[in-house]
Amino acid sequence: MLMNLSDATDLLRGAGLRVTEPRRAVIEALRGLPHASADAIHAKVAQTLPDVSLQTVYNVLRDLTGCGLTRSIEPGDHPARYELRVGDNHHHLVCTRCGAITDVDCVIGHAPCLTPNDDHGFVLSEAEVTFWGLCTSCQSEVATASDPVPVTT
Amino acid sequence: MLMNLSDATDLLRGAGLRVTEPRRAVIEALRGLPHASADAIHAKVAQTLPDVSLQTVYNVLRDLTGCGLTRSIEPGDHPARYELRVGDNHHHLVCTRCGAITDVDCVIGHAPCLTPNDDHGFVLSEAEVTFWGLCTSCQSEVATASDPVPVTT
DNA sequence: GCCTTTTTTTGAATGACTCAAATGAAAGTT
DNA sequence: AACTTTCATTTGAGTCATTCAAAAAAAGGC
Repeated sequence: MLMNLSDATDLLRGAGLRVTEPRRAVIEALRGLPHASADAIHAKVAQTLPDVSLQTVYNVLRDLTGCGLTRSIEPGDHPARYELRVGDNHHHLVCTRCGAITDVDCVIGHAPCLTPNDDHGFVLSEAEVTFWGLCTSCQSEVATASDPVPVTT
Repeated sequence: MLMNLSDATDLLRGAGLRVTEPRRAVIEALRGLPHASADAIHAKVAQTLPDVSLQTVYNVLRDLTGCGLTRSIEPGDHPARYELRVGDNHHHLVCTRCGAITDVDCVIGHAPCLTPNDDHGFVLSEAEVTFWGLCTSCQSEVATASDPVPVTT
């Protein structure tokens, strides 16, 4: 009997966590929303389990992140996002305008993929690289909103 | 008559901002506390100007950052820090335990010092690199707190 | 199926930060 | 130097993401 390790139940078992409906639902939600906030996850989970509270989503995310099943991203002053993609060393592209997040593969390698010239005595664990920019849809919204294309030439 | 451009007054004038006591005091505070939170800046400013409110410190930091005299750093779930060092492309070393911040010079060059393989259509403005680790004092505190040095020889 | 441990719920609290109206100070104008 | 306009500061309340805590409910070993 093969165990489907991509199944939420098995992921939880494997991590030594109790299998509960809210936890499975949060994991499933993250499969469809790869960089979702607690709020967005809550909304998604509510589609199938309408009684799960936002507090529970926070609890679940804390537990999942604590045992390494998920990872939290905290970009600038945007609310925290969560992702299932863990273990590989990848980075993020964040839109300065709408906060949309996209994964970018690490050019260098595994963590810490970069090291400073002088570590000032710190014991380094990770190098986090965040690329800031304007996503495609914000580019067009900004363009139409203010200037209807400069007419140089 | 040489203008001392490192003087807070001249910095403000040069940026087209009105020169006020709170603004000068915030800039001076940041000279002594190169990665201070709004709270820490407020405490420092209060030593000379006890009536300046925390709200004013937030206002001043918003204005200074808005015109490029300061820059804000928002590491993970720590409160925002502010720094006077702007213009050069440097990065930060943040202690995962106490939140202490140290500057590290950029190994690569000016912004965006790195570029992803695939920019997903984003118009990139900056690559922010944050090194996470344990600072020296947290290392010793952690050591003394739990295990008094493993005696493996 | 029972019992202990862990989760979930509910409701309140926190911390960092922002908003808004009223007062006060800067600096250009005469 | 006084006037005036514009911008800054104060005060007090509000917001948002997140956490705390106590009580009720469910999970999984026996």
